[in-house]
Amino acid sequence: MGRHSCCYKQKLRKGLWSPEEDEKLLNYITKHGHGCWSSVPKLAGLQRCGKSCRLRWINYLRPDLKRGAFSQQEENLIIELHAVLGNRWSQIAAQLPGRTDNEIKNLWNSCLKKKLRQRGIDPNTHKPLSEVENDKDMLPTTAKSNEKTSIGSNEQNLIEAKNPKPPPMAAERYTLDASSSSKFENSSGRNNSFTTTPATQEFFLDRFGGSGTSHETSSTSCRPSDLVGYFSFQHLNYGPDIRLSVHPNTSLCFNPNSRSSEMISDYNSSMTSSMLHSISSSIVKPSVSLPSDNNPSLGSGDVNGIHNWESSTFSNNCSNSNGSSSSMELQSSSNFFENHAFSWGLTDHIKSDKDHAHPLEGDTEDIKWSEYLHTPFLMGSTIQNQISQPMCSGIKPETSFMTDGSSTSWHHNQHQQALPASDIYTKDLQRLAVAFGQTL
DNA sequence: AATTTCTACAACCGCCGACGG
DNA sequence: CCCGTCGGCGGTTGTAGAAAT
Repeated sequence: MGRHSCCYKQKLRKGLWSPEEDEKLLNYITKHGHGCWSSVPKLAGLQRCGKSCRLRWINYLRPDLKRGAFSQQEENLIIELHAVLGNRWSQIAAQLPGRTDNEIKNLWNSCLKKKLRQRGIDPNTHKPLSEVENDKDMLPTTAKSNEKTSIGSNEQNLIEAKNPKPPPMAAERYTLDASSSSKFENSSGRNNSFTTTPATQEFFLDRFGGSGTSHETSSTSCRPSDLVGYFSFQHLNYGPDIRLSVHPNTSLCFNPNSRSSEMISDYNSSMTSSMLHSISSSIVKPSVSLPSDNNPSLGSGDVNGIHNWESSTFSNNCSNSNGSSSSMELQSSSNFFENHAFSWGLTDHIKSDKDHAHPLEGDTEDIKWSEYLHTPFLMGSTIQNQISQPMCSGIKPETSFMTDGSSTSWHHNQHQQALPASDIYTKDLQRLAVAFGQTL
């Protein structure tokens, strides 16, 4: 234990980095790569420890970092992911290309927690504050642990998922004070309120070549149908502009607790309570759905004057303009996910994968999702029914999944929308929790 | 204008797991 | 198997600038 060895060395500078130091580090890494971080400061002529250099590079100097304020979409995504992942900042950051875990952590601590509290939501448990207080009264031990770490709170959410008591209605749990922040004026000038009936707006990922583009060979055998799923963002809860959920017939699975997540290609276990454990070792590649019409900013690329992340990378196949439901299709694997290293916290696996399985692929540092797209994701027909029933009892699995091997698509009817938003949200969170491999 | 408080952000610290000798 | 090193993560602290008094 104790301090890192490099920190024992004398004459090491601490504190803020000067522009000269930045330049030295930037020049060195640009020319040589970082290699062994412990040797970087010496070779770069810096009076810093390797850790400090690494941190400076990752959090500030990296060229692929996104600058500027977080968009509303990013904030909402962080909140959603935090509800599932807890304080696993690195995994949350992996979903936000160009953002660092430190940045997200700071945003959460300085801003998002406050916002949630203002909305009457406990930032640790993502439940109404009143309910959290009740929980404290009833389960003082658990409540204390929840206060300590949000992961514990999420585990509690999962306990609820496993032992479904009448779940707190999302409408209750996440009803926002419309007077404070719930109004969302989109770029078309239409004022959206989350109290409106949520129109599920889905964004489909055609993982396997709807556009017929070539795809890298998967490193393991996996049917195309195993590789598709999607998130849907609905106008609920935290804000009108984004919602993250997992389609009832799909799941995305990985084990954030594992540093060496293993792919499994077979999924025959039933989605009983044991599913929560068994699923943690599986990995599923989700696609992403984003709102489009009620939040046209996603298509326009700007939200409230802030450049919208990724929007430009979505293919412009926005199929709808009627204001009720729409979808955009991601045409190939070469866009959103790959371009932005969209990663569901699978970096460890990826890292090992990069070292061993994909030595000939590009040397990009940001392989993450892009690399994962080259690996199979457990998804689709083999598991969808198993997953959907126990976890989505309130949602009829009425979305059919069709694949012909060359293209894959979801055919989704609107029945799901008939469900109360609260049910959808609660189930969404449960599914997300499961999907993210939250083990109990 | 001076001082205090607040806020956002950068950086540090301690710990952990992986890895190699 | 042990030990040291390293990279990485999350919690915490430090600090500069903004806002409030």
